[in-house]
Parts: sequence; structure tokens; C-alpha cells
Amino acid sequence: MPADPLPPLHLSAPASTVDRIVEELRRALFAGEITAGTPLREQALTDAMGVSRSTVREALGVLVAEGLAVREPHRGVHVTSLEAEAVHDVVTTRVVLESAGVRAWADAEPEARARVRAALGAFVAAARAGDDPGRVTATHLALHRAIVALTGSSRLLGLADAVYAEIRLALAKVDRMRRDAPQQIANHEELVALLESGDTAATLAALRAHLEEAAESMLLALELDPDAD
Amino acid sequence: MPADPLPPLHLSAPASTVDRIVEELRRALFAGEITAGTPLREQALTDAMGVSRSTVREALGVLVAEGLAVREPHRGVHVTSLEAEAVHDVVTTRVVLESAGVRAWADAEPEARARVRAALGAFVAAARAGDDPGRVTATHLALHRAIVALTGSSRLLGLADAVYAEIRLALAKVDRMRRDAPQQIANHEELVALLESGDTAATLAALRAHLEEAAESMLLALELDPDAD
DNA sequence: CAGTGTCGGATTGTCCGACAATCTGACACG
DNA sequence: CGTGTCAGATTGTCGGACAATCCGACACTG
Repeated sequence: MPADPLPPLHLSAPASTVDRIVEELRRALFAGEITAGTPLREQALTDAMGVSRSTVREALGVLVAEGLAVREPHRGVHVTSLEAEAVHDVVTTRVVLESAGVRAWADAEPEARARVRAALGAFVAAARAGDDPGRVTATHLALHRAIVALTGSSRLLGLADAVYAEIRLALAKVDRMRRDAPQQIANHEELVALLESGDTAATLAALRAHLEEAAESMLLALELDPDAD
Repeated sequence: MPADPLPPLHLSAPASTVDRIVEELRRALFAGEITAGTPLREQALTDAMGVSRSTVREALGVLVAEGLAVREPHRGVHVTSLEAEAVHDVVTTRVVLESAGVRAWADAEPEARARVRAALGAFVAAARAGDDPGRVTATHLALHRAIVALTGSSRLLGLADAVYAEIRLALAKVDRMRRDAPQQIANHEELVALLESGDTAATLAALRAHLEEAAESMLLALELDPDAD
């Protein structure tokens, strides 16, 4: 008998230069060192980071694919900025995508449901601990993502990710200045409780209300935002 | 008199080289000229298409971002297998997006509703005339697109476009070999009639049935095993 | 002065050639 | 039969180059 067939192991490849550039840009974005709307010039980044323009271009492509930046032909790449109108549009989109997840709750894989519960737990823990605000935002988004994942569709999840990427920056700002963490926790706990209850209509209503309220907070955060605190 | 303030016009930028490469690769993929799992070598594509390797690399990045191909570090990019599972996934996604349009019918802008009727007319005309099969597919997709547009959300429309881009060529193949044009016309006319009737539930059911049937045709056209759950 | 044509610098899109790092398969070796 | 080694193929990154395009300033016209 062969001893152990070896447990499944996986080795993460050493980060490529492109990955490191993307990572650094992401960090600067979320830290607020690069504000919304700022153009990301290829030559400037090339000089600043000591890599070739080809590599910078590829990194910018990744950022654009993630929705954190936008590319306009012959005009360059600039950091995604949310207009008020866009915020409402995002709400409409999120309502559609996440409602699909809510409707799928009953027929969803048990693991998918378990992942929603786990995501809720992680979010509550992070929000209660009041750690790293970035971590709160990440777990918050992860919860909403898990709801979309209830549909079991990788494409829907991908579409949702595109939307989340767009609002991640604004949401991070909201989470950073939000004083009502307990209220947020309660809202999400209620949402999941409604899901578990099986009352789809009520859940949908609560979801829509929650998303619209979140949009309000985002608009507020975006407006009364001179710069550093 | 103060002439018209000019209606909103938009000009589509001429396709970049990268776009044309991506388009050509997509075509080859759906045409079966490149089978699933085939590695896409940069040098080979460079030679075959008469463009530089940098450009090919960027195009491959787009394909990977779209999920049509996979990149493994230092090993290259290879075509993902368009499994039957993917087709079902697309149906789920389309049902969610287009159902949102159906639900929005009552509250939609009158122009948006008018555009659905116009799209239906164009599709029926093209299908009846049996013209250019490409035109049939275009008007067909335009109709479904118009339904999503009922939501009034540019983002939802953008997400739908991403999905349509992925299936456009497969759908063209279906439209080309489909002998049941009259049936197709009837289906879509019924769908819009249900919309007009205001019976949302019935419309949603018809939509789902239509999309699932379309998926069957697509699987058939792609010669895939229709069984996957 | 409003509107229009023109010019130059800045920036992107694409191309080319190069090289190190890494992967793959074959082959020799114990 | 398993292991070490090596050459070729392929990718990742670099640097430089040039045309196309965009942007702002400026001169011109009526």
C-alpha cells in the first residue's frame, strides 16, 4: 500500500512584475494616494516604478479589466470616478443581480448558502472589531458577492464583480467614515435572517431598501469629501 | 429660430488592431477552426496575422479577461473548452438580465418601449425576408438588447452586451442553420404581445422558455452534448 | 468678439529586436 | 526504473522607435 497519496498541494507562482505593479496601484488607489479621475500616464508610471512601458501598459489593462480604471482610445487611462447618476445606476444593477441570488436561495447548493452565512460572520467580526477599514469593506463586499453566487452562475458572479470593482473605492471611503457600524451589522444580519426564513418577497424588499440606503451614504461620502482627514 | 439643439449622437471609434485580433480569434473559436484546449502561441499568431507580438499579447489578455482563454504563467494561453455547462450558465445570466427588463416594462420610458416594438419589427422583417443571415442575427440580438434596455440602466445594458458578445457568433450559426424562421418570428411576437398585455408572470415564463429553447438550439449547432447539470 | 483654421507638444497605439527566466521533452546515466 | 542534465521552445520583460491621434494655444477672419 502506498503510504499517503500526498494531500493536494498548490504552489503560488512568484508574483510577476505586472502583478506587483497592479498590486501597488491598487494599494495607492484604496489608500487615497491617487484620487478618482486622476489620469494614469504610461510614461510617468514607467519612470516612477522603473519598469518598461510595455509592462505598465499590461498592468493598466488589468486595472481596466477590473473596472478600477477606464481606458479611452488615444486619451489614456484614468481612475474610475463615480458620478451621482452612476451611483443610482449601480443600485439598479445591484438590485437586479443580488435579487437573482435571493430568488435562488431555495434551490441553491447547500455550500453556497453556507458561504453566505460564513461571509456574514466574517463581516460582522470585522465590523465589530473595527480593524483595518479595508478589511471591513472587503468582507462587506464578499457578503454581497456570496448572495449573487447563490445563482450558481459564474458569469453572473463575474458581472457582479465588475460592478463591485467600480464602487469599491467609494465604498471603502464610506466604510472608513461610517460611524454606524452596529446599524450596518444589524441590517445585514436581518437580511440573512430573512433569507433563512424563506420569505422571498420580504427579503427582496429589504435588499432593495438596504442598497438604496447604501447609495445615499455613498453619495454623501463622495460629496463632503475635501481630501485627507 | 434656434435650430434643434442636436439630438444625442455617438460615434464608434474605428476598431483598434487589438480589437480586430480579438474579433478574429473569437470568430475562429466559434467556427471551430480552433478547438478547445489548443494552445495559442504568441509567435505563431504574430506570424499568422502579420502583427507584432506586443499586440498579440494584449489581445490574448483580452481573451483571457473575457474567459474565453486561460493563461498559465510561463506556459502560455490556451483555449477554454466551451462546455455545455457554459451554455447553461449563459442562459441563467440572460434570464436574469432580460427578466429585469420585463419587470421594468410598466415603469419604463415610453421611448424604451417603443424601441422594443421597433426592434421586433426589424427582426420580423429581416427574418421574413430571409436576407443576409447576419442581419437576422443582428436584429435578433437587438431585440433582446432592447428588452434589457427597458431597465434604463446603462450598466445592465453593458453587462448584457458582454454576454451577447460571447454568444454572438454561436447564435449566428444557429440562425444560419435554423429552418424554423416562422416559428422564431411567432415566438418573439408572442413575447412582445405578452409584454404589452401587462401579464408580467406569463411574460417571464415565456422568456425563460424561449431562452432555454435557444440554448438547446445552440448546443445542437455547436454539436455539444445537451446534458449537463 | 465669436467662430474657425492651423500648429506643436504630449500621449497613445503599434512595431521591432533583444535577452533572461522558465518550461518541456529527450537523452544519458546509475 | 528512477534521476540528472541539457538543448530548444516559449514566455516575461526590456528599450527604442515611429505614426496616429488628441489637446491646448495661437493666429486669422468676418
